[in-house]
Formats: sequence, structure tokens, C-alpha cells
Amino acid sequence: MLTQSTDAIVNSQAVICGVPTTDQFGLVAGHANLVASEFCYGRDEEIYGEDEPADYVYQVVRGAVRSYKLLSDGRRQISAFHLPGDVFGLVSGSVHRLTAEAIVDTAVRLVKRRGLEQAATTDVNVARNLWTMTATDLRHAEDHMLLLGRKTAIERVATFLLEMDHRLSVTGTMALPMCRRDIADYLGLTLETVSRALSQLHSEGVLDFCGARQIILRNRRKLHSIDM
Amino acid sequence: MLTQSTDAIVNSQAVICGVPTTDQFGLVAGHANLVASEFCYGRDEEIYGEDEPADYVYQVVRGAVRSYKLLSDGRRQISAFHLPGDVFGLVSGSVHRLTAEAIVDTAVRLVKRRGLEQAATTDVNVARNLWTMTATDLRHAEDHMLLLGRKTAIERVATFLLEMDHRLSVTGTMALPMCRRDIADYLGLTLETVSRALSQLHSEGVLDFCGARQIILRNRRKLHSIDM
DNA sequence: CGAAGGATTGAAAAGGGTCAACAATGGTGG
DNA sequence: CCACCATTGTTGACCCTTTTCAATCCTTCG
Repeated sequence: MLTQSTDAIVNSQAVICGVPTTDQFGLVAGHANLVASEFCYGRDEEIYGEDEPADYVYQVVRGAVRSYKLLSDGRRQISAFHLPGDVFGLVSGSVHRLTAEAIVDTAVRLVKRRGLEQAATTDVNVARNLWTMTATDLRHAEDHMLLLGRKTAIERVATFLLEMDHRLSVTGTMALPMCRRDIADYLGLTLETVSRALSQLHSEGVLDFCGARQIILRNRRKLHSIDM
Repeated sequence: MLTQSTDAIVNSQAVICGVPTTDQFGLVAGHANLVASEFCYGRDEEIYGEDEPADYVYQVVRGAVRSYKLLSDGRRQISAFHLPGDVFGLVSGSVHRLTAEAIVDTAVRLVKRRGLEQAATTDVNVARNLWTMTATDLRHAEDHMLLLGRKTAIERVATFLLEMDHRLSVTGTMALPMCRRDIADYLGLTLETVSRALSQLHSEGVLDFCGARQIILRNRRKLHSIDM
């Protein structure tokens, strides 16, 4: 019964995101006969902190989440944004290596990590999916290291726009949930540099604004050529 | 017989590295009854290329390896150095996302990825280890994103020295296998900036040189305070 | 021993950061 | 419903860290 309602959420999710791929979280939880609870977090609320025990694995239902690390003086590096359908907080050890916060009011589904690990010892599909999800995160991290280590400001912003376009564009318009500071901390820049890069792209006709966070891409070809 | 010789290599490895932890590669290959072949690569020789099929998983026996991505104009980001005992080239998909090259003359052990994946479907320990090794790579990538996105030049070099000290220091001296350009492409800097940072640390008494690539750390406390 | 690659150092330039002022936006309460 | 205020975003001017370009030194290895 509860599992059924969980499945309903999975399905509605698939519709919301318009993602035709299989939902690994639902797949894994389903195979494992695990109950996924739902929970909500308010804007800027912490979901888990760095070095805290990793008791749960999460999936975004509605909203958006940022995962980040801090230096002792407060400098922040956001390693990923998690959007509806995305799984986050999955670690192979028992401790979180990142802090996760809701960017806007956010609903998540969650299952106990212990349960997943237990299931992985009996069901090879679960084990395979845990590995695949971590490998997907690693692939993103490798791409992002190239961006952070070697791309210019305008290239970073172009890459960001194409990534977000790919992940959350519906009907040609992009509704960014995060502020300029979040984007800057994701791209290893300052918020002023992000703003200037966006202004430059706007003046070049590459994009249009409908408010600061509603962006329409007018020239994806140009963006790809900047992105390299 | 052949498996036995493989185990001998595993054991000798454990001695060479002085690593007291279990050898995941040997563990995995052993559990799976897989034969690990040995192979040698010359200085700067490519082991596998980005987008090539991922047929093998590797472990460094002697030498050192760099894994990197390139931009179209040749800018390079090294995401990791692999030293004796390290496993590399493990991906969950069928294609390599990075290029791997021998930094110096290097010996590796290798097993077929297909074999490992096959073994993972019957042996939960193998499956668990594949996941754990990928998760270890991800943890390193997360730390490195923080470095690339938010640390200053001197902080990056301090972090690098402490990482290498931890990984290859024997009897207090560090024999770096890689050149300044490799270090720079790992840290997201230019080789000149790396050189200047090392000179500064030398002039501050934090380290001594016995040749450009033989470094002795004189003040780890200071390095840690720079590292943040 | 000599050549060639690797490393250091210096000077100048540039890209992005910092600081500051101002504009736009949106949420709240009267 | 509208006005106000706090938050968020933009733009400008200046500065600083790192890059770029260049010269020189070092070392290692054929």
C-alpha cells in the first residue's frame, strides 16, 4: 500500500521531469521492497551536513538542492545542483562528504541507506545501480574539474547554461531556481563575474531575460562554440 | 598456477607501497578468480584514450600514471595521479571518460572489465568493492573541485605537497615522478606559478630541494595551516 | 661533453576579484 | 491593491593575483 503510493510518486516524477530513462531510485527502492518516505525542506534549509552520518539517500521530487564544501574561512564550492528526479546523498561510506541544502522549498523522497546496502547484498540489480549512480556523479565531477581548472569565465557560464538548458528547459525557457551567488560558487567565479558574462551574452543576442532567473536561449550553436 | 603468481604480485605490491589496508584490486580479482596480466608502458605512453572502449581495469605496480581531459585547444586538466597500488580505469559504463598516460616507465596489472562485471553479478563482495573504488574516486574529485574552484595558488601547492607526502613519502623525502607542467595541469595553474609557489615555500623554510623533484618537507604544520 | 628538455626568475599584461553605487524585483503588510 | 523595504542583480572603477612572454640556469642523458 505504502509501496504503491511510493510507486505513484515515482511515476508522477517521471512525468514532471519528462525524463524517458528509467528511474534508478525507484528501480532500486522497488527491487529492494523499501519504503520511501517523503519530506519537505524550506528555502535554505540544511538537509544534511558535511561529516554527518549518512543515514538516508534522497531523491528530489520538487524544488532544487545544492551540494557543497566549505573552506574554514567560508569560501564555498558547490559541486552539484540536484533537480527533480535526481538522486543525491548516496555515499558508499557511512558519512556525508558534502553539505546539502534546499535552494527553494523542496520535497524529497528518502530511503534508509542501510536498507539499500542490505538489499544490495541479495539483489545484484540494486548493487549495480548503486555503483552506476555513484559513477554518474563521478563523471559529472570529472567534467566539472575541467571547467574549474581550465575554462575562462565566459566558457564556464556557457557550459552552465547548456547544462541547465538540458536539465530543466521546458518550452524553450529556463527557470533557474538558484541565485547568482550559487551559480558563481558552482562555477568557481564571483557573482559579479557571472552577472557580467550573462550581460555580455545578452548583448550578443545569445540569450534573453524575462526577469533575472528566467532565461531564453536564442543561439545554442554560439553557446556550444563558446563552451568548446 | 597463474592465479597464484597473480597473488604473489598482489602481496609484493602491498610491501612496495607499505600500505596496510587491504588491496581491493587483489581482493576483487581474487574473489572473482580472475587472471591479472602484467604489462609495461614507457614514459609518456598512452594506456587508454578518452572515448575508447573500456576493456580493462588497471592497477599500478611500479611507476606513475596521469588521468586527464583535454579541451579542443589543448588545455589540459589532470584529475588524478595514480601511484603504485592505485586502481585506475574503472568505469561503470563501457567507455573511458579520461585519457591515461604513463608519467615514467610504468608496470601495471590488468583484468578484463567484463570479467569483473560478470563476477559482480554472483559475488556481492566484488560488487561492493567496485562501488567502493568508484566512491573513493568521487571523494577525491569532490575535494579537488574545492581546490580548483576556491583555493589560491599557494594553497593549491600546499595541498598537493601534503597529498604527495601522504602517498609517496618514504624516510621523509618525496620523489615526485611528474614534471612542473603535470603539477600545474593537476592544480589548474601554470607551471611558472607552481615553480614560484615552491620557491616561496623553500625561502620560508617549509621545504628543501635535493634536485627539482626531490623534496623534503621541513614544516608540515605550516603547510597544513596554509592548506586550510 | 654538449645538446635538449626542464626549471627558475623577471617584467609586463590581463582576466577576474573587490569595493561601491545603483537598479530591479518581489514579498509583506497596511 | 498598492507602496515600501529587503533582497537580489547589474554596472563601474580600480586593484591584485596569476598568466604570458622571455631570458637564463640547471640537469640529465645520449
